Formats: sequence, structure tokens, C-alpha cells
Amino acid sequence: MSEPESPPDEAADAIERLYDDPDARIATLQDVRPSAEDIAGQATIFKALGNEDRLRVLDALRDSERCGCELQVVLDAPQSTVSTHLRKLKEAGLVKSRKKGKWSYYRIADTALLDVLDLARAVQEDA
Amino acid sequence: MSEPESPPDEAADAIERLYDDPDARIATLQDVRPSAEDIAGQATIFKALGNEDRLRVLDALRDSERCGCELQVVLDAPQSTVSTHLRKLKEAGLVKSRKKGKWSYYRIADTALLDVLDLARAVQEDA
DNA sequence: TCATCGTATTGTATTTTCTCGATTTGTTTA
DNA sequence: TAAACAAATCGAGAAAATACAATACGATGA
Repeated sequence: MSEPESPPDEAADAIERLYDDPDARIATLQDVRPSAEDIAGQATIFKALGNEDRLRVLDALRDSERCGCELQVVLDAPQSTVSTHLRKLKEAGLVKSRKKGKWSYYRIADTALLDVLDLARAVQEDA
Repeated sequence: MSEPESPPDEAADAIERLYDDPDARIATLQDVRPSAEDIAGQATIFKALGNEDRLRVLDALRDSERCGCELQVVLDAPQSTVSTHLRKLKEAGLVKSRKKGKWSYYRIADTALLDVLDLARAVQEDA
């Protein structure tokens, strides 16, 4: 009675059977993969982008900064909902904000983000 | 006793008070926004990208197609879990697959996706 | 100073997503 | 034909994300 193999080991066996040089094949799988921190950071960004309301906010911020009240109009949603979305965007580092009097103004943190959005649309259209 | 205003109307009032030309301001908010379908499609893509395991899969597919068993090794996760992630990537149009014998091979559907991933990393580093 | 205003936070109910064992499907091989 | 195999699907429980009313906060102005 041998130990039950853990999930990836069975798969490794399958690779053994499938390829002529399985070790080389597995080696390329382990080549210079991004660090766990990189992956986590990317995932945070994409999670923040994976919501229709937040995408609408970012689009509204393309041309200029906007105050919170304007973004409420854009989303047509309760103030607390909008504020929560904005916090999430801030936490992901996608927008920055400044406070003037009782108003908060939001803006895109990095114009590279706009490129990400545009490219994603291109990917979508190809699909 | 007037009707309670719906959420966005209060915000519209705030815009009235804040800006010299509120109507013009609101008009720019309504300018040529992306269609609901565009936004939904983008959100689908970003949701698919908003998961560390799926990002690792895409990274493994950068250089060449891979069979499912190889991707199991990459993720070190049960077969059904890996298969579910792959389905989600396919549904979002980010990967394609071909079947040969009992093996399924996955590949990046559109190289523009790699640009999205690289740009996102740049955004992350700026943040 | 007191009421009002724009915004942020909190608490909770709801919805969505994720995980993974079990089973099924389709293929190859003994 | 039966056994083994890779992969897909199903289903249930767990975890995460979302919506939003209620409330708190900080600034403004009467």
C-alpha cells in the first residue's frame, strides 16, 4: 500500500509519458516565473478592474479629475456604494485623490492604466 | 411632503453648487461613454485576470502551448480546480485550446493579452 | 453654535466566486 | 473488451466581493 500521490505528481507522471524529454519540459515550466509578490500585485489590479461600475468611473476620469458627487451621477448609485468603489480603486493604486474643503477629487494615478484599458478592449474585440 | 430624491439627484444638486457651469460639466460626464456591452466585455476579461492561479497559467503559456497536465504542475492544484480555471480563461476569450488524443493543449488566444499583462505590471510598479 | 453638506466608514444581508471530491466523457492501450 | 488515462463537468460547502442603509466625520456657512 503506497501513499496516495498528491495531485501534481500524477500530472508529472502524465508529462513523463507524453513528452520525449519530460525533464527538460518541466524545467521550462519552472523558468524565471514572476515572483509571488508580482503575481499578487497584478491580481489586485485586475480585481479592482473587474467590475463594471469601477470601469465606468475610470472612463469618467479619462479627461480630467472629478469630484465624488460627479461620479455618483455617472454610476447612478448610492453615495456609500460609490465611495466604496473609489476606495477599492485607491487601494489598488489606480486612482489618487485630493481633498479640497468638503470635496474629494479623484484622478487616474498613472496614464499607463489607460493603455491597459485600451488594450483590453482590443483583446475583447478579437475574441 | 415632497418625494425623497433618488441618489443621483442629490449628487446633481451638489454639482450645481460646486461648478460655475454645472450643465456643461454634467454634459462632459455623458460624452461618448463606452457602451454597456463594451464595459461588460472588459469586466469579463479583468475578472478572468483577477486571480493568481490564472495569472500563473497565462505566464506559463507565454512561450508555447501547454497540455493540461503541465498546467496542473504549474499550479500544484487538483485537476478539477485547474480545469475550472482553464474554462474561465476560455470563456473570457483569453486562451484557446485544441484536443489531440486524450490531451488538451492550451495557448494564448491573442498576443495583445501579453501586452496587457506587461503594462499592468508597469502600473503596479509605479503604484 | 448649529444646521447643512460632501464624504467616509461600518454593519449586515445578498450575490458571486472559488475549491475540490466525485463522477462522467472520450481516448488509448493491454 | 476491459482497464487505464487525461480531461470536463457537477454539486456542495467555504470564502470573497458587493450593495447599501445607517451612522460618523470634517468642513462650511447662516
